[in-house]
Amino acid sequence: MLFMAGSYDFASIEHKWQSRWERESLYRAPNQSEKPKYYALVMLPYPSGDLHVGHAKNYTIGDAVARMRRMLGYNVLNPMGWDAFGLPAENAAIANGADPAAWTTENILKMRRQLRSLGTSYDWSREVATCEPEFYRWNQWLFLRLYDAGLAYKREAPVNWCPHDQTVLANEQVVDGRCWRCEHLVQRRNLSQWFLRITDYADRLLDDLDGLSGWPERTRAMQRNWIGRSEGATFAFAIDGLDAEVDVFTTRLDTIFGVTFLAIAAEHPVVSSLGRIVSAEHAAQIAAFAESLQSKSELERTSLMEKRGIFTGAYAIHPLSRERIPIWVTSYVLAEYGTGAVMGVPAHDERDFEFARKYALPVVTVVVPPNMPPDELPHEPYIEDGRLIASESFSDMSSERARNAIAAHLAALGRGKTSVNYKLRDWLISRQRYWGTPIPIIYCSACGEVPVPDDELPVLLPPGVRLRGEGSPLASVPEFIETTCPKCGGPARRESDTMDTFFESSWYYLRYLDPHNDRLPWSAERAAQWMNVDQYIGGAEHTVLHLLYSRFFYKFFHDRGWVSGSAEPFENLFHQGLVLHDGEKMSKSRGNVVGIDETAEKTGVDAMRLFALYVTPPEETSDWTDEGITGRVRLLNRIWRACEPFFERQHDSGARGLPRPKTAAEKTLLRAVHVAAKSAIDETLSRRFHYNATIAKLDELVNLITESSGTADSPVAAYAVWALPILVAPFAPHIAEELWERFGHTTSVHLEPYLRPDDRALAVDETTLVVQVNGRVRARIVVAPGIGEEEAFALALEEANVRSHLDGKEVRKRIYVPAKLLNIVV
RNA sequence: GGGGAAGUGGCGGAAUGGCAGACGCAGCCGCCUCAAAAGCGGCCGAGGCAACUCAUGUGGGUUCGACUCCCACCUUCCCCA
Repeated sequence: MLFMAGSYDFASIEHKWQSRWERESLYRAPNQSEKPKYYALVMLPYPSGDLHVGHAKNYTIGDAVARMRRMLGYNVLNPMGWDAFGLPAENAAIANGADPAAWTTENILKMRRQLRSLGTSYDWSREVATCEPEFYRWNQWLFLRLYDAGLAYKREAPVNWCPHDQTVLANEQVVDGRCWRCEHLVQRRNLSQWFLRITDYADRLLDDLDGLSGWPERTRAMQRNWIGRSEGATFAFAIDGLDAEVDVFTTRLDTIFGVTFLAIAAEHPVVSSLGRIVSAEHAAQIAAFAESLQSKSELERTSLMEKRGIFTGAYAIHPLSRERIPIWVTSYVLAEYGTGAVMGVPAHDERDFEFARKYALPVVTVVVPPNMPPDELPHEPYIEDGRLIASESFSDMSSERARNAIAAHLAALGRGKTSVNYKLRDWLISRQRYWGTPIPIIYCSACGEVPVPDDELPVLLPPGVRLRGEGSPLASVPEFIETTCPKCGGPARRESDTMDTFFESSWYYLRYLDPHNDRLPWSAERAAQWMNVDQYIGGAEHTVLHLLYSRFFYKFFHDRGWVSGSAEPFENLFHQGLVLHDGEKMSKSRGNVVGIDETAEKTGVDAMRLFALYVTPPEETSDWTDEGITGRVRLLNRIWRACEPFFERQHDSGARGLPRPKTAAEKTLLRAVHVAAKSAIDETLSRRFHYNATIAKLDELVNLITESSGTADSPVAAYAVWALPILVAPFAPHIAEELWERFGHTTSVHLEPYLRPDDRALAVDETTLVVQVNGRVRARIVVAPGIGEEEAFALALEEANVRSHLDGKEVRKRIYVPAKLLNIVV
C-alpha cells in the first residue's frame, strides 16, 4: 500500500520507537521488584532463517499478553532465545559446504532483527542460543547429573533409523512411521544408544496431569494416551524341553484359557535359544524370517503389512491348563513393547484372530456375552467383557472377577503377578550427527564407561569438520575422539554421539532466569523468584514431545531441590492456531509464504499485529489475506486522525479523572472507552486471549470518536482521545507511543497503568427491555436500568403488539430478568 | 475402530441460558471531487407491500426461553490404533 494522504508515516514511527525502546532497555526485567512476577514464555524458535506472518501471529499473542500484564502492574519476564542446534544447519553444510555455526549465527542475526521489527518487548539481556558453549556446557552438566542418578544409560536396542537424516529417532519423533522432520520412512536397526529413564517418572507424569487445569484438555488427553498406562498381569510360559521362560503381559487375564499359541517378537532373546531344541530346518526358517523383518519399521509391522509368522517347532506349557502351546515368531509383536511376547487368544483379540485364521490355528471361545445361549458361538472375535466358559474352576465368573481370581491363583502358584504396563518407553537421546551437544562420556579399555569430570566441561564441538552426510561425523575426527581416561590417564576414546535437541529445549526456560551464571545452569534463588512459567505459548505440534520431556526434566530438578514450588514447569499453556495463505500452509515449495519484512514495509508492523490478533480467535487456524489487513490499516489511520487535533498541546485529560458526560452521545462514548478497557483486561485475566473481540470494541470506540468529531472541545471526547494510546498500546505499540509523545508526555505509554474500567462509566442510563410473549419477542421498550417488575409489566401492557398477542388470554407466569427481559407466558 | 475439537450471512467472525449475525472484509448507493484515490454517510441472512414468518449442520429432548445444556445422527479437522 502506498503512503497516502490522510495516513500516518508508520515506517519512520516504527523504526524510531524500536531503537529508542532498545536504547532505554524499556523491557528489562529486574530480578528484584516490589511488583508481583509474571513469567510469559513463547516457545523459542529454530533459527531457520526467515520469519513469516505465521510466526508473527505467535509472537504477537505472546507479546500482547506480556504488555498487558506489564500495564496491569506485574514485573514481567518476557525472554527470547534460539533452539540453535539441529539438522537443518547440518544439512545445509552437507548440501553446500556451509559451516553450521556460521550458518546458524547468520540466521540468528536475521531473525533477531525480524523479531525486533515486530515491536516485541523481549528482555534481550537474557537471550540464549543453545549452540553456544556457555549454554551446552550446562546440557552436558545436566546429562552427568542424570547419569549420576542412574537416569541416563546406554544399551543395545532396536531403534528407529532415518535413512535420510542418517540418525536414530526417539519414538515420539516417528510420525506415521516416518521421520517427523524429513518424512522419510523409518527403518529398524540394532544399535548401542543412550537413553533417559523417563519411564521411571511415568506415573508422576500421568498423575500430575490432573492438576494442570491451565492446560487444554486435549493436550492432557494426548499425554495420557501417550503414556498409555494399562493395568494387567505378567505371567510366565515355561518352554517345553528348555530351561527358559517367556514372560507375557496381558490386560485380559480372563481369556487365559483361550490361548492357542504364543506369539513372540523376532528379536526376542529366547529366539536364539530355541535353535538348540528345534530341527535345523526350523532354525533356518526362523533366521530367514527374522532377517526379512529387519529393516521393517514398526508401523509397517503393526499396521501396514499383513501379519506374518512362522511356527518355531517349539512348544510352551500353559501355566494353568498345562497344555502344550505352539510358539510362533510373528511380525506384529514388537520386542520393545511390553515383554516382547503375547499370549495368542484368537477368540477374543482381533489381531490374534486375524493371525489364527491365516495360519489355521484353533480358536477357543472362553468368554461369552452375559445373556447368550450356550450353543450359539460367535464367528468374530468377541472382545468385550462377559461370562467365562471352559475355564476350569473360573467358569461362570464375570470377566472382571475372573481377572482378579486368576491373577491371585497365578500369584499363589508363583507363576505370575498383577502388573502395570506403559506405552511410554525410555527416551532415546543419541544422535549420530555433528551439530548437537557432545555426550560427555569417555570409554577406557581399563575403566570402561567414564563420565567427563565437571571441571573439564564443556566438551567442545571441534570446528571445521567436513560433513558428508554419512556415518557419525565426530567418530571420524581423531583430535576429538582420542583422549585420555580421566580415571587412569590411559588412552581412551570419547563418545561420538550428540544429544537430541529436545534435551536442551526441555530446560532452556530456566537458563533465561540466570543466563550468565558460570557455576550452575541456574541458581535455586532465581528459580524461586521466577518459576513457574505463568503462561506458555506455542504450537500444538509439541503436545507430546517437548512438553512431556520438559515435565520429566522439571520433576527431576524438583527432586534435586534445584527448583521449588510446584513440580510442573508450565502453569498455563496456550496453543495458537496455524496461519494459512490461500487456504494452504505456508511453505517455500508452494511459493505462498507471506514474509514479515514485506508486510512491515507495505502496511506497517502495527497493522500486521492487529490483523494477526483480529482475524480469528488466537487458537483457531486463520487465513492471511491482503484484503483483511486493509481493515486494520484503516483503523490505525482513523486513530491517528482522531488524535491529530490534540497534537502539540499538553494533553492529559485522563489525569483529571473521569469526565462527566452531559449528553447521551457523550455517555455512550465514555462507556465505549471503558467497555474496550474491560474487554482487554477480561481477555487477559481469563487467559482466553480473544483480543479479536477487544479490537472490535476499539473499532466501535473509534467509530464513535469519528462521529463526534464536530464536538472536539467536549471533555469526554478529549478523555476518549487521551485513553486511545493506552488502550491500543499492547496491540499496536508503536502508534500508541508516538501519539502519547505528541500529547506532550515525556515517559513511555508502555509504563502507564492500563485503564481500569470504572463502573460509573460502564453503567447505562437507559436500557432496552425485551418483552416476550411465550418466548417470542413482541416489543422492545426503552426503560431505566433500575426498573422493577411491576412497572415493566405495566409498560409492556401499553404496547399494542404485546396486547394483541395476550388477547384476553390468562397470564400464567411472568419471567423477569431485571432491566433486560420480561417474558409473559399465557 | 477408539478419543478430542468444531459446524452461525458471499467471507472471517460476535453473542458462555435472555434482542442471533457485534466488528471487519467484500459488494451496492450517495456525498466530496473537473475526475479518481483517500475520506465521510447509508444499505447489506431469506421470504413478504406489510403486520409478520423462517433462519445458527440434521433430528429429538430439557427449559417460560437454546447458537449456547443433554441424546442420536451427518460432515470436517486433529490425535491414537
